[in-house]
Amino acid sequence: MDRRQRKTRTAIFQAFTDLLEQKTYSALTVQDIIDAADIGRSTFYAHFETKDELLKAMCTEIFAHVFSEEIMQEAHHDFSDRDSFKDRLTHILCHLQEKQQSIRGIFSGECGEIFMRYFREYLFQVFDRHLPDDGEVPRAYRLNHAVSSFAETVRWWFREHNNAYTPEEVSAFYFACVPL
Amino acid sequence: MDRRQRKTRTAIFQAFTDLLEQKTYSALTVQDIIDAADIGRSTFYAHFETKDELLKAMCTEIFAHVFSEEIMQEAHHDFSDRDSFKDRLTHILCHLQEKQQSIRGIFSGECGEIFMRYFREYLFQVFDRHLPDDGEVPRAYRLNHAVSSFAETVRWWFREHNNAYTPEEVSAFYFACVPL
DNA sequence: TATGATAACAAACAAGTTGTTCTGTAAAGA
DNA sequence: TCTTTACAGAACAACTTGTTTGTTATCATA
Repeated sequence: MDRRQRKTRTAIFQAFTDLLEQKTYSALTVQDIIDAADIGRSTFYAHFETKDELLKAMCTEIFAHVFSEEIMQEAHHDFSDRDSFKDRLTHILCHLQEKQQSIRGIFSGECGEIFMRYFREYLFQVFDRHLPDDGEVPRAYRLNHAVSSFAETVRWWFREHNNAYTPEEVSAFYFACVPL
Repeated sequence: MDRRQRKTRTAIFQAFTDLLEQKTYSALTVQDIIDAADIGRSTFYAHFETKDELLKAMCTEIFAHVFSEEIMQEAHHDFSDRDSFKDRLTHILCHLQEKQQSIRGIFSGECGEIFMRYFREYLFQVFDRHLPDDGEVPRAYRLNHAVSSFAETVRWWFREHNNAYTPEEVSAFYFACVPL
């Protein structure tokens, strides 16, 4: 990728994350981003069609990092092992913690909802093939419950108690309330 | 309240819910609502300052209905009784089902997130004084988990399987996965 | 180093949205 | 009936969005 493109792209990302700590997503205009990134109007639209596309691109980039080992490990690990699954989730929490700076703004505003939606999509894939069969309650409900609970656990962790608990502790809380 | 005001207000609400089944919340303009409600521009702004205020007012009105008995019963019921708490939640599900028509549009779009946020606020109050103390896992986490799980249960119920399950069944699913 | 490709820029553009303000009209309520 | 008040309609400035144009700067590479 052209060095100029990279420079512009990161400038936009940086401006976007910075601004999200001051304004809400819907209150944020493309003009704001352009001004903060100090780029030309047409340049922005050469990179992203809309503000939503920008957010989507950011989420994709973040999750590519957060779930990178997930994707790598898929061929090697035994998913039916419960301890290894707990380790996987803890790993995801660690990666999220690393990206904490970039994520904080996205997470807190109303676009946290969009972030959560993407997050859940990834989690569904991770949880789907691990969830054991268990009569009585429909599988679709249990899958939704496990994924939602984990996603909300992360949101709670970041929002209220950012550095109060370690990934291992948070993971333990989750498994205490959602025994898989 | 003046009959004209009532008429206008309901016309706006109706137009709003109708339009939300066709467009997303952010794609929906005040002008769309004005046209659909067939009212003057200044009339809309005499009732609501912004589109967000309209959504907020709708949510408030819906929850006033959904939680009406909750508020009434507060003085009479014993909240520590687990069976009565299950009944309360089932009641809430019944009320939501009644309002299903008005809610469907709000629930599905991105403004479902705003709806969810208000919903969770009410639920926190309901759950807060029922949640038993239980060492190990922080109370704040368990409260968040119980509330989030219930809210997500409702979302799942409405989204994927609207009439596939009764309120009693859904309530049973919830208590099977989140034993209080 | 010279050169063709391409990304960035500034400026201007139309089209649409927002929220306000005005005047005249019609309906409500006492 | 008479006063009050909500509504309609129109016009308004300010802003946002997304596109287009011609120019300049930067890049990769021969």
